[in-house]
Amino acid sequence: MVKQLSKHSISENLKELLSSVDHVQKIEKNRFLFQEGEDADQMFIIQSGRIQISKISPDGRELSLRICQKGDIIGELTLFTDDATYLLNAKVMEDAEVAVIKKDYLERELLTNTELAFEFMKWMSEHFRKTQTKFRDLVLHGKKGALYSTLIRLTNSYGVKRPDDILIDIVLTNQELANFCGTSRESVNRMLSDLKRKEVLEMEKNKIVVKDLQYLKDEINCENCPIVLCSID
Amino acid sequence: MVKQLSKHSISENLKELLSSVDHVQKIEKNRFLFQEGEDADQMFIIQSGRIQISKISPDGRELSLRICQKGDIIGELTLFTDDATYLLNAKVMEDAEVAVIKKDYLERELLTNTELAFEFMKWMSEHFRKTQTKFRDLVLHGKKGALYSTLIRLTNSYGVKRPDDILIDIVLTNQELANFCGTSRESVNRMLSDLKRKEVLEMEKNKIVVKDLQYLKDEINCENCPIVLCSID
DNA sequence: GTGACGTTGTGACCTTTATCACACCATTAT
DNA sequence: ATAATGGTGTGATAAAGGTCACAACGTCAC
Repeated sequence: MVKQLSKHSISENLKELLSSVDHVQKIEKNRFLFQEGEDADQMFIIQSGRIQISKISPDGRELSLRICQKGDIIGELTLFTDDATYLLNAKVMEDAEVAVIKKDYLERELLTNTELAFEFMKWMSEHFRKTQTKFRDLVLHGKKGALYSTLIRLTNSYGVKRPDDILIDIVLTNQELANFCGTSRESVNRMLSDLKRKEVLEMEKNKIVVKDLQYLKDEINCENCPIVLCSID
Repeated sequence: MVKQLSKHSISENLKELLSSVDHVQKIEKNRFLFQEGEDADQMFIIQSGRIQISKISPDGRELSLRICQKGDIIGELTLFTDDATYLLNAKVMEDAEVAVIKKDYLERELLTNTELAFEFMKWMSEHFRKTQTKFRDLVLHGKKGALYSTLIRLTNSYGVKRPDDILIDIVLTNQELANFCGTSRESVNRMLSDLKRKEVLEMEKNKIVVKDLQYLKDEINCENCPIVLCSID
């Protein structure tokens, strides 16, 4: 009865090839796996736990981009660039274990292992498309669109399908949601209240339950793009 | 005295390897090289002319993402994905010639030519970072931030340095600028008027001249990221 | 030249969103 | 049990941005 909706499309092949190497690192809640400005010489594959990727602007505002879990690849943005530092922060939301891949090791590996390179390019390509669609939703449909898009993505990535609704199985504060939308806590709160009044959502033990996903999709002209593109990870 | 500021960082190597194959296609102003929904089985390298990449939402609003010229690669978003259709539109702004690379040919090439694959991954990686920074500017600093960011990027990609200022050597209507910012023509017009009043900009023969680039950068907390990341192409 | 067309500039008005302020829970520590 | 903490819910108000309307200006075709 309880089933994860999300399906990760990146071939197991890639994960295995990458996971087999280097070491595994444990890191606990609220710590940063990496931060902006640090030397970007590692990539990570999450084994357990949850990690949030975000950008913090000089004036203290935070823009969250992804919430990642088992199987997701992070720290990838700076590959193949020499002077690279991380542009983003990776904050641990739940105690995590990550497989560490050194950048130079990976680059060597990619040069010699054609299949790996192919899988990797495929993954990059897909990840890029994901970012592109997120971009559009956030810019084109105002703050409401940003929130609805975020909710839909959360549903696809962390939704647990139940007979009459979908439980987003992750606890997020209004402020955290606001960070995904580039808006304020109060605005998110008001928009959520509104959605509850319209019976589109309800809360259950601090988690969001989506009762009418179609409503959210209709409001932002969702084109029903492949689920793999419409996710938060 | 007149000099392009922009430096394209993708290795000539990559361009040569790709340009050497398949055929060259001419296409005239206002036509589409490709449109959303079409089968995405080709990639292009621009030889001459200018092409704009944008997303059109069902309700008719347009979000522009890039303006590309000689040397830029477009149509790349759907590589390695089987069921892929283009997510974006490529509209010709000035009569153009493009080198056409068939997707399956490219994929075969990438599998056998390690060096090409490496260059290609490097390019993807960089392009991804570019999109990411654009994203942040547009979402985090309101419409004004979106416009300022767009102007800075235009300056980096199409700016011609002169003794006392920088000429953005491309004619754009207020509406076209608005499409880059996800805002309205009127808002752009007002913001531009404001910048003229502040002597940050001036117009010259329908083109924008930037007199005080630092003002724009300061307003959006520009971190002086590498120019290669902060461009419109 | 004249009209058609596309663009710019701007005022008026309205909607959306941000900000401030504060009451109201829960939960946890003492 | 009480206080401290961190989150939620909501009103009041202000700022930002969108929409409508229309005048003014160039350029081009004829």
